[in-house]
Amino acid sequence: MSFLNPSEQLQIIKENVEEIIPEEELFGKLKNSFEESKPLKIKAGFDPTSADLHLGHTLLIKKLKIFQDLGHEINFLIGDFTARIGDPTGRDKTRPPLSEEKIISNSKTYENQLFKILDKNNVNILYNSKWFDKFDLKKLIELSSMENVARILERDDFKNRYSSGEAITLTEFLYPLLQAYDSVYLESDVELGGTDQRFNILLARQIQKAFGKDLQVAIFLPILEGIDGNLKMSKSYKNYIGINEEPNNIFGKIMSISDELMERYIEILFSNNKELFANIPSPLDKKKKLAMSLITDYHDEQAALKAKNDFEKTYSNKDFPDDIKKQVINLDSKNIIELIEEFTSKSLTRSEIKRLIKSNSIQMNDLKIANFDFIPKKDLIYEIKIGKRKFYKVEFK
RNA sequence: GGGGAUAUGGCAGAGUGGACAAAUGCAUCAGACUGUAAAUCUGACGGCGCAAGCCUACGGUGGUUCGAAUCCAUCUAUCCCCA
Repeated sequence: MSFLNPSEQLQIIKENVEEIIPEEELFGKLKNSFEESKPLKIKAGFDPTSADLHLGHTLLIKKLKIFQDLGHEINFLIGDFTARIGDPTGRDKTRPPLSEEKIISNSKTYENQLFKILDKNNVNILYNSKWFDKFDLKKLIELSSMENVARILERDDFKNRYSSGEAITLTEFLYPLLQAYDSVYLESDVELGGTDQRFNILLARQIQKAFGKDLQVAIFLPILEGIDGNLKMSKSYKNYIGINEEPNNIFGKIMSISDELMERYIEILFSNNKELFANIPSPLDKKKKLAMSLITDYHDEQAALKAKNDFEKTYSNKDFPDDIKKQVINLDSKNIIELIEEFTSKSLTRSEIKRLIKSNSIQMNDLKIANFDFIPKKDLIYEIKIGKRKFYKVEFK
């Protein structure tokens, strides 16, 4: 195992990091590890509340990769036990509880996504149910005595909920303590997390101390906004781009973000190769480049190219996409609304269809359907567009 | 255990007997424009009806009334205060 010297390592680690607390301690740890040729234990915790890892998670995973490349020990912690509580961080409501099966299946899908970024041979994947399942009441009480309510209530999220009369369950109070205990159990040297994890990660230092362990260093990474440009990227806000998503979808979602947000994404997601985007003056081209770079990272270059072509074809040239499956629909004596209902598999209500027709949004072979009397010709294949994003190819019999 | 408050459309949040399919904002969808599924502007936004209109809906049930999201009773859920 060959390490870079501590200051070189620190330099690399510091890139695109919001804050390291405390930095001197990290340097000290790197130095010891270098001298004793003993890797540091790096911890990052994930809540398996959803099955998909998204771009927001990749920030963290990429940083783990950096530690991995530096020769340290990566502990990827899946909070399957704590997911039953739900992390209250930043929440204004109690999270809905997750079923056990859901937690398990989500956890499983994490692993293969993870290895799109990390080298799979060098990662410990841990589930915290391993130690919490046999955590007894005595220990829980001991752990609980290490923190006081006033301090937890000082947190903004809890404070707001408390003063506005929203429920805070006792288990949510316990959550930070359990997360902290993970660090005790793992004897972690470094914990990575978003800046919103500040309280939880720093609490771990206090708890480690109470257990007589070495203290971990906290490294905080920036939080990525979701594609709405407003809230943090998260599956529960439906504003995420999953790394397992269809290339065309990723491309489309990126194209739909505001130009302003695009800059932010480049800044955060490509902090170490911003030069990729340096010489592109047109926001349009830049956005395409961003979309392609992401698809290249999580799929491959070919997929990226195809997604770009598809997009340009469909939206810029308004051509009909060529991979739409043809359906055959019986004409009978149905009216246009019934026919549309049929080939869209009832995904639209009749009222919606009528509204779309009235607003000139349905197009069949270059003809906009303007009234409800239109009857398609028999044996002709129609290319049908509803709005600009729904496509159907239908042969009427 | 005692007292009080609240419950509205995907979300937030008005409305406190008729003019309420329910203000407004966000989200969503569409149209125009464009450099884009950006921005901006416009429109739509419960269901059924080509329309008049009808049906369903303001936590559940039952009632008062010509008429209820609105009043009463009761149930349920959530929150607050006191213990």
